[in-house]
Amino acid sequence: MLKKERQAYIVHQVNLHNKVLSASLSSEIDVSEDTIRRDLQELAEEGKLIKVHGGALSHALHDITYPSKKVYAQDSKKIIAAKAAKLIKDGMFVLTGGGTTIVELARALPVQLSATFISGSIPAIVEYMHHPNIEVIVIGDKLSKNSRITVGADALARIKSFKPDLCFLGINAIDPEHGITDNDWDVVHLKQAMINASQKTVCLTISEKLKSIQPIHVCDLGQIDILVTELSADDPLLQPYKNAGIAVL
Amino acid sequence: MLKKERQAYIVHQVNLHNKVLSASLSSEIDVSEDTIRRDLQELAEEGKLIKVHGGALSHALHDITYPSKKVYAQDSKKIIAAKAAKLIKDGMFVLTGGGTTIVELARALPVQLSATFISGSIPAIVEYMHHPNIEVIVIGDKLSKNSRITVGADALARIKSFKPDLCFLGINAIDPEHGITDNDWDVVHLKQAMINASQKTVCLTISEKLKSIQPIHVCDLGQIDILVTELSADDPLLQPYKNAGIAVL
DNA sequence: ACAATCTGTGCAAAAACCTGCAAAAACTGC
DNA sequence: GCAGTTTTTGCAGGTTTTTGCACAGATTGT
Repeated sequence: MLKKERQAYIVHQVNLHNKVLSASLSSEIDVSEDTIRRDLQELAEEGKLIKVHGGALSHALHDITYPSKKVYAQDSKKIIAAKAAKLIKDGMFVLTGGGTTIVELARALPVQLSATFISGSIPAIVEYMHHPNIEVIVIGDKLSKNSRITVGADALARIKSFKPDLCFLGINAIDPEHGITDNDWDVVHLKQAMINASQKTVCLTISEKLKSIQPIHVCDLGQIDILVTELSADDPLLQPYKNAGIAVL
Repeated sequence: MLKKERQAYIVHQVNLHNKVLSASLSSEIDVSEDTIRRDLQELAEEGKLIKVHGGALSHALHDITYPSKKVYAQDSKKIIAAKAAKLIKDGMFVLTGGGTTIVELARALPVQLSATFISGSIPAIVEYMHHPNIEVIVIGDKLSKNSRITVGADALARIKSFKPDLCFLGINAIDPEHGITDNDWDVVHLKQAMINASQKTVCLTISEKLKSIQPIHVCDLGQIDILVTELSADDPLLQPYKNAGIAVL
C-alpha cells in the first residue's frame, strides 16, 4: 500500500468515524504504530485532522455544531457490521442490499480486503467506491427514492445472472414463525432474487426487530444461513433461530 | 511496445484501479522501473495522474478523500450548469454522463422540475436523488473508480435501449477540426453510445478546453447539437463551432 | 504513585529515486 | 542509402525516502 493511499484512507476513516486509534489503524493497515504516528503527524500539519494522545480526531468534532443526524441505533449497527465483515474473505463476490446497516458494513470493511461487491444501493456503492481494493458492480434500474436502491425487472434479471459467494441483507422484520417480512413490494422482490442467486445468505438486523412482522412475506427461515445481531450468540432471544438451523453470530 | 502505447496503458490502469505501482507495471509491461518512472513523471506533468513514492494515484482519489478541495474552475462550471439547466423541460427524458460539470448541472436543476434522468455516474445520481420531482434510472455495470461512472458492455447495451430527448456530456477536449476527443477508452465508448441514442446532444465544457485534443476520437462536430461554455455566445472563440452548425449558449 | 500506554528520537535496512552515461533505435536531411 | 542527430531505454552509482525497531521520556487512568 502506498503512503499517500494509506494517508487518504486514514483521513477517510477520521471523517467517517470522527476518531481513529493509532493501535487499531496499525493492525487494520498492517504497518507499525510508528508509521501511523508519523502519518497522523503529517496529516495534522496539513490540517486534515487533529492529533491527540492515542490517535486522532476529526475537525468536525471540534466544531460547535455537532449535527445529531445520527443513524438510528448506530452503535448496535456498528457491532453488527464488525461481526459481518469477518465473513468476507479475499476474492469473494458479495451481493448486498440496501439500508443503513449495510452502509455500516461497507464502512467496517478492512482496507486490505480485496473483493468484488455487487449492489444497487447508492449509499452503499458510495462507500465501496472509497475502498482501495474493492471492485464494484452496480445493479442498474429505476431508483427507488425512499430506499435509495435500484428496483425493477432489469435489476432482478441482472441479479439472477450472478452467483455470488455471499449475500448480505439488512432486514426490517424477522420472526421465528413467519420468517422474514417487509413492507415494500419492489424491495421484497429484490431480496428474494438476491437470496435465490447467492450460495449463502446473511441477514443483518438489530435485536429490536427480532420478533416483528411486516405485511409482505420475503422468505422462510430455512432460506437464510447466518443471522447477525448486536447480541451475543447465546442470548435467549436468538434460540428460536438457532433451532431453525441458522448460524448465529 | 511503443512509448505512447505504454503510457496509454498506464493511464488506463490508473483510471481503472485508482493506483499503480512502479514495480508491478514494470513486470507487467516488461520494461525497467526507470522507464516506468520516467513515464509516470511525464504523465504527471501532463496532469494525467499524480505521482507518489512507489507509483502513482489517480486524481479522483484525491478529490474523494479531500472533499474540501475545490473543484477545478468551479465558478465557470456553475455558469455553464445554469445555462444548460434551462434546456430541460418538464417530462423530458435526459441522459447524462459523468464529471464535475455534470454534477454542477445536477445541482443547478430547479426544484420544481419534474423529469427523468438516466445516468451511470454515481456522484450525479447522488445529486439527482436529492431532487424531489426527479425520477432516476441508474445504468449498471462495473464501476470505474477514477471516473466514478459505470462502464462496460452492459452499460452500453442499456444505453442503446433508451431514446432520450436530451443527452448532456461533460467533455475533456473539443477542437473545430478534430471534434470531440478523450483519453479513456471505456468512457469514449460510453459517450459514443449516449450520442447515438439521444435525439439531441448537448456538450458542456469550460472555454479552456475549446481547442484541445486528446488521443481517442469520440465524435465529429456534426454529431453534437448544442455547445455550452461559460463564455457569452458571441465570443470569437466560439465562431468555428457556430460555423459547423452547432447552437452555442 | 505506579503501571500501562503512548510519544519522540536516533538508527539501520530496504526500497525508491535521481543523475549521468552509453548503446540501440528511430528519425532527419541529403 | 547513409552519416549525423535525436529519442528512448537500461544500467551503475550515489542520494533520499520510508519503515520498523529500540530505548528513554512523557502522558494517562486508577
